[in-house]
Amino acid sequence: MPDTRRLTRKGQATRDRIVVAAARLMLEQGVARTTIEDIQAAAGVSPSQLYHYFPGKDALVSAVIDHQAEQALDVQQGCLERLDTIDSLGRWRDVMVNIVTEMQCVGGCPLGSLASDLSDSDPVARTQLAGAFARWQQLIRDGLAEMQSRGELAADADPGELAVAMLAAVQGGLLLSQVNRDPEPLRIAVDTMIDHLHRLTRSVVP
Amino acid sequence: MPDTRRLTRKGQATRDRIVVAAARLMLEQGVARTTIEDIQAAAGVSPSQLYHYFPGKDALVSAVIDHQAEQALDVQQGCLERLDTIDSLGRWRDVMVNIVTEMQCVGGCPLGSLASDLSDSDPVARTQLAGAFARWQQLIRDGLAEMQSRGELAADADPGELAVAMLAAVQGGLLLSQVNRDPEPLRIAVDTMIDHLHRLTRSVVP
DNA sequence: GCAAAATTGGAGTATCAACTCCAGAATCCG
DNA sequence: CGGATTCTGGAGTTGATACTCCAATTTTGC
Repeated sequence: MPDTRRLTRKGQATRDRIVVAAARLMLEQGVARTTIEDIQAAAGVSPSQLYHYFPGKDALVSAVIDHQAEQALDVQQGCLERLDTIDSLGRWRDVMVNIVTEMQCVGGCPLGSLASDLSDSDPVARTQLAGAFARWQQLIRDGLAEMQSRGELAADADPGELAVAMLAAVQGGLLLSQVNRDPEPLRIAVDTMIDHLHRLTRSVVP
Repeated sequence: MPDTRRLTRKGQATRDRIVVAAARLMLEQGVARTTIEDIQAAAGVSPSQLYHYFPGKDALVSAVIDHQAEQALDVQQGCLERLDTIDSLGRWRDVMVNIVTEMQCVGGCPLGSLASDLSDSDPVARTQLAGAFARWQQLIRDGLAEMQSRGELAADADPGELAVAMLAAVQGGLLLSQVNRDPEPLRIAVDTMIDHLHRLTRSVVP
């Protein structure tokens, strides 16, 4: 298990290739069903290379969680940086719907799938995932609080609770889209929450 | 693979014991991580007994899906039979929150976990699960339509879409509760949707 | 350029999981 | 009861999977 700082450029590339391949396979077929051999083949590496960078499957899973959390939060941050109007929420929804459409509804949420898969079998992974979800939730909460501070959201609304509900809508919507192979449930779930925010706004402003 | 009709009372009991044990283990640790041996031990049966009733693991998984779908819909039906007022929705939320609290947030939704686990690795299971979710959704939709027909819900609301959003809130809430080991996210997600319905009602009735 | 360190290839092992087989015991039905 | 059928126990087989080992090669820092 080499120190991350002391990695050759080539070594870093190999390590990255392994993580990316593992992330894709684990998203598509679940963690337990993804074998080390699958990952080796997909990344084009030999067993010794994989075990050179990771002590075992658990460590690799941990790296995959970090990777997916970073990916997911980057996508969010791109949209949520200015997630402070109803319109920007609409664009955020479009981005997510487009992504699942392109994936043909395979895999669901990169973080949600891992969470469902690992929460009850790997306590360490569960904590790691809970942290990632907390950051995501905070991102949404901040945007809503921003909206509230400028009067676009009712003053008595609770941004924290609304952020939880919104994140739940995204996760539940993604699950239903995955099982139905149809992006509509995700769209409907998020749209309904946006509509809710909209009504919270309008019912106080007038 | 004996005909279900030609099962001795004892045989039926053994078969049931296997399905129940498999369902519990698969909920707690996922399908792939649950070995036939685990199930044998939990049900107190020998390999030959298990393979006497099921051709293989796939068939057992299928039986588990049916079992969990029946269980879940029964719970729903108990509450949703008269899910036609805002108050009854509150009681429904209480029932679900109580269940996850008792389970200490382990496993999440019996159907949702299976869906996330199997949707992308077992097409047959995916279809089976999609059917179960469709029935669940219909149950919710019927209650909302009933409310609408008696004016407790805005006439221009779409019970079909609201049912999808509500089911997504339940699934997403359960996932967040599972990963955080805290029933609150479920409660918040469902409460927010109930609040939404409430506002849809009030904003038109006055 | 050269030694030290990092990286790679591939053959090999130990374990475990799914599934099989068959003989013996219990149960049903007349 | 008694024969046919259903049910049960346990040892054994096959294949796959996570992981190891070590020698050969490339890269790095001076």
